[in-house]
Amino acid sequence: MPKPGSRLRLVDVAERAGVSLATASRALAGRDGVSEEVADRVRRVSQELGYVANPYARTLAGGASSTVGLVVHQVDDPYFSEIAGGVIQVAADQGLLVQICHSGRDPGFELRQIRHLIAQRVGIILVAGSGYTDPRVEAETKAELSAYQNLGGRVAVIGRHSLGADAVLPENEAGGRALGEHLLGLGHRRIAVAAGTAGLTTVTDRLAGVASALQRHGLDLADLPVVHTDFTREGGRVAAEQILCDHPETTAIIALNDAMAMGVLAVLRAHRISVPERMSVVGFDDVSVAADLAPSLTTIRLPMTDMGRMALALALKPRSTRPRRRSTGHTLVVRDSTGPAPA
Amino acid sequence: MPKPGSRLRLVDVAERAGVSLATASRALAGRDGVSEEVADRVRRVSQELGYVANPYARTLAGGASSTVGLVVHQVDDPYFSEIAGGVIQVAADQGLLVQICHSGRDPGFELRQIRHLIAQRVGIILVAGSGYTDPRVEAETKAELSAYQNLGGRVAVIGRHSLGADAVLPENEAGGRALGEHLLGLGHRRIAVAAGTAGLTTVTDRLAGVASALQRHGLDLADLPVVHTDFTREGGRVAAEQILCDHPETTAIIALNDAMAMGVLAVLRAHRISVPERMSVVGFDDVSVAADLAPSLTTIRLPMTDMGRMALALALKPRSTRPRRRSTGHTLVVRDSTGPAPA
DNA sequence: AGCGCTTACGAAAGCGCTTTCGTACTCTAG
DNA sequence: CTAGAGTACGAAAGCGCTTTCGTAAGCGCT
Repeated sequence: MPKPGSRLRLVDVAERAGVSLATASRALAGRDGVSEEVADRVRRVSQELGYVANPYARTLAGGASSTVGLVVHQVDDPYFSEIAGGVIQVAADQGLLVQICHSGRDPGFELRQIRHLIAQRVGIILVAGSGYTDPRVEAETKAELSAYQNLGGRVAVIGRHSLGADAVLPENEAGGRALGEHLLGLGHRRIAVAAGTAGLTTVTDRLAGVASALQRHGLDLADLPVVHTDFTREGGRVAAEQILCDHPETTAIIALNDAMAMGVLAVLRAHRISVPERMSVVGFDDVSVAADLAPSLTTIRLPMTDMGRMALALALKPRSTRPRRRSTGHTLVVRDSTGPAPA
Repeated sequence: MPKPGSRLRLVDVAERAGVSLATASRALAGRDGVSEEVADRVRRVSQELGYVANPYARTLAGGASSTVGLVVHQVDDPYFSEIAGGVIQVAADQGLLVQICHSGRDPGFELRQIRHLIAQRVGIILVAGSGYTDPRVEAETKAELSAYQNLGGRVAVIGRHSLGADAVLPENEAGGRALGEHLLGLGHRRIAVAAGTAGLTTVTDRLAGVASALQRHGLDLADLPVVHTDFTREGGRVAAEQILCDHPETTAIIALNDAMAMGVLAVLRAHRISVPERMSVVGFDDVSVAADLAPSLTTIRLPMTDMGRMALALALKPRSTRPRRRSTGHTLVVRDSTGPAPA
């Protein structure tokens, strides 16, 4: 709350440049109605003085709100912090502010966060993280975002389909299929899945991919143990314990994200089950530590940082009539946590 | 940039409550000069209507700016994202917005970010991450922050001493000492240090702790290999390669943060050097993955999330005459990456 | 009854910007 | 040489809020 007197205002710049407030504003905004010569002078003076517009005044006066709200499930999860990194990069380039909110994978809380952002008049809202399979939950969020968009707000989502907004879509199903194929190709048949929280579309989609790979080999996902626990490291631990206990014959575990895979690996280590000799493990996302685990983790690489960048880039374009969709691409990264099925 | 007409304004609330704009403002701000009865009525009406103040207008009008700027070296580094998590938690409780900036460990860029935040009129600035040993660099930043504080801005820093602001100080030296003692206690004498970028106070402090432990055992840090590389996983790799090459007799490597330790472990694994049998490794910070590495990492635990919380809490208190300091505490967490020195 | 003093409230002045509207000036056409 | 169109700019009206200032009412006191 620095005091007024001391700060540089647009009037000061205008005065120094010998033009009116209005002209200065136009010059800096790049609007026309100002001669190149004058505009140049204003810009130079503003540079020299180190003028930075007061975003509050600017927004209040009806200019575009220069802040983007980013809703993530959890900032201190590498998946999301890498996405946030991408968003912040682009935002910095554009002179935008990024405001980050946790949702804690609680749909109700997420909705509250979104409402809050809207009330705060942010100009852009980015929602990252899996959607919910419960249509009622999604409908409410969608309605809120649609109203916001109709009022001129811009929205882009990462990893959710049904929100009526531009979307960056990780190839969850294709990735799941690739993981399935990889393990089946290695001869694994007794495969278990450490799946994240039931009710998340990401989980559903990745699972569908796995199922389709199985099908091509004449297997059915329904016959395999699929354990739904939290989409976190701890969830991975719980799932692994349960799999080991109920299905000791398992030779490969598919964790539906890297966090869970880390939990799975920890449990296997504790049980002195060697990976990949006795058990193969795969993850999903390729967070940056995945390569440094021991054994290093076979996983599906998603370009998280790029996804963040893409999402903001989408939101910065003018709205199109129908929501745009960008697929992310994915790569199977084979490392040391997978090997041939034990004989 | 939702259009004006549609949004609920304070006037609307005031009208509905049958009071003037001024009274409504006072009532909601909890200022006195309003009877309890009227204040209550206004609050109730505002609740019913779901009124949320426009922060831009509020800030512009001279109210406290409700956003806190957080400057970190790198968002997608777990150390910082955990700190950010703590800050965001407290901020959410207080109805504050958090605005995150990368500095990329570039002091010049960091200074620019800080200037930007000040120009943006944020009410609180939090700077996380090591300071720089070069006094000129720090002086400039300090001057900027002091001016900001004199204008009424609040500042708190995490892990830097010399910025003339309230500070949360991780026990870098004590932690370094604890690591040194631990390894010396295990019989290690040929110890190497994978140190972060020279010029970071965090590196200097942790190193000093190690040195003091060595001294108590009659050793001198100057006689040991200390390799300065980036304070990242990649830096850890480079340092480890160099240590293995130049000092193959080494039995323990101290990495000055967990990221570096991960790089070190990766290299050791690649060289098939068993940890901890042939080489012990320690890290610093205890980021959440440290426990899940293989071998799990012996390290110093710092309560990052709490540190974020504490920093914001400090900044929320009224400024005291002299900067406050809070130490964080630290714990040596012994895991599987350290063992007795090979005979 | 008159004086000051406090309390509860309203009117109105900004905060720093964008934008509309109006004005002076230049240019081309008739 | 002037009418009409176009261009470059300034004056001023807000945006929605906080806060200062002014005023009317209520209180106790002499």
